[in-house]
Amino acid sequence: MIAKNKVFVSTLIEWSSTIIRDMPWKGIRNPYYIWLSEIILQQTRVEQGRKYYEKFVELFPTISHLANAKIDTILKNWEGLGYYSRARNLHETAMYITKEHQGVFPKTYVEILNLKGVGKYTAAAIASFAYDLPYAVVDGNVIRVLARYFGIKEAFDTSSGKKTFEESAQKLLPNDAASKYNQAIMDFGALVCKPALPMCDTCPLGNSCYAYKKDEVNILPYRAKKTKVEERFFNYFVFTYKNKFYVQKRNAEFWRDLYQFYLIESEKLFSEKEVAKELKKINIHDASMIHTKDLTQKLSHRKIYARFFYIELANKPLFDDFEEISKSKLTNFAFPRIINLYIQNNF
DNA sequence: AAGCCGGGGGC
DNA sequence: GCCCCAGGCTT
Repeated sequence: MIAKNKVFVSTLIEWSSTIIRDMPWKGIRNPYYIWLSEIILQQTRVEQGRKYYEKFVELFPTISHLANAKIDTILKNWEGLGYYSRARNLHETAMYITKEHQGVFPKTYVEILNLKGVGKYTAAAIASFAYDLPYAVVDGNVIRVLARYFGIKEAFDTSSGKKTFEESAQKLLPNDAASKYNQAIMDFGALVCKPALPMCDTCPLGNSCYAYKKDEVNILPYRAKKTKVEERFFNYFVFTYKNKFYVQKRNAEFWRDLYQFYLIESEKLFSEKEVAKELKKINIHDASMIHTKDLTQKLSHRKIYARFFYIELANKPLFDDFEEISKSKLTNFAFPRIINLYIQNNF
């Protein structure tokens, strides 16, 4: 087993010197930029995160730039990336480090792990890439490579399964090459040992890979749970009066702190008659329906059915907690993807 | 331990 | 349609 481990590690490190996977944060030692990149990349493909990383480095070149920014500015630049609590935690942690640590990024694994929005993976990534500390990363790539190569059949999405993979990864880590090895195994998972259609024919680990020999590549790694999808029905009332629009900061379980139009959620999408009833309830009597538009969006565990009612008002509405803005100002606000799609196609 | 948090891309 | 992605937080 020790011999197999050594072959595994040395083969990966050797393989990594033969490939090119260019990423703007690769090889950087500045912990601020590494942290930024790792938060952006949580549950996010490298190709999706790349533009956001470049934008954030440009807009917030130091941690104090980020700390001094407004949360709405950060969210606007995070718009479209998803998991918006990452942006809030990023801001809070930037403020914390600026104030409590004089702007100096923590240098130990435990301190890094204690930062908001930083879990075991991200702490290991920062500790190894910035300081070459011997902590093994365990992300989706690592889980897949280890499960297949060593034939680990425990489900990874349970607490004991996570522990198994973490212990295995830590045991394999060469303490004198933490950064290089962590980078190598993730690159390998992304380029060779891919989730679908892995490149087993040309894989440098092929002749010692458990899954390849047993023909179990397509069933490893094991997952225990399936996510179930819940349907939700959102009726957006897009009120307009004298060329002004009304948006509100959302305070709900998801898309929190993004903006939205007047929203009523229901069991199924409203008909125009039901809209008229709702307008009466909020004391709007002189209104004309200009158009309605349906859109859907799939989230990880939800399907959103949205119907946009564009409603022209004869009188100025009296809303609490809404901002009155002109059409050209809409682009200053961070919206969920489905609202941006609506705006782009109908305004 | 289980459930929740977005959006995009591959097949 | 379903799965996965440089995961973490809350309950």
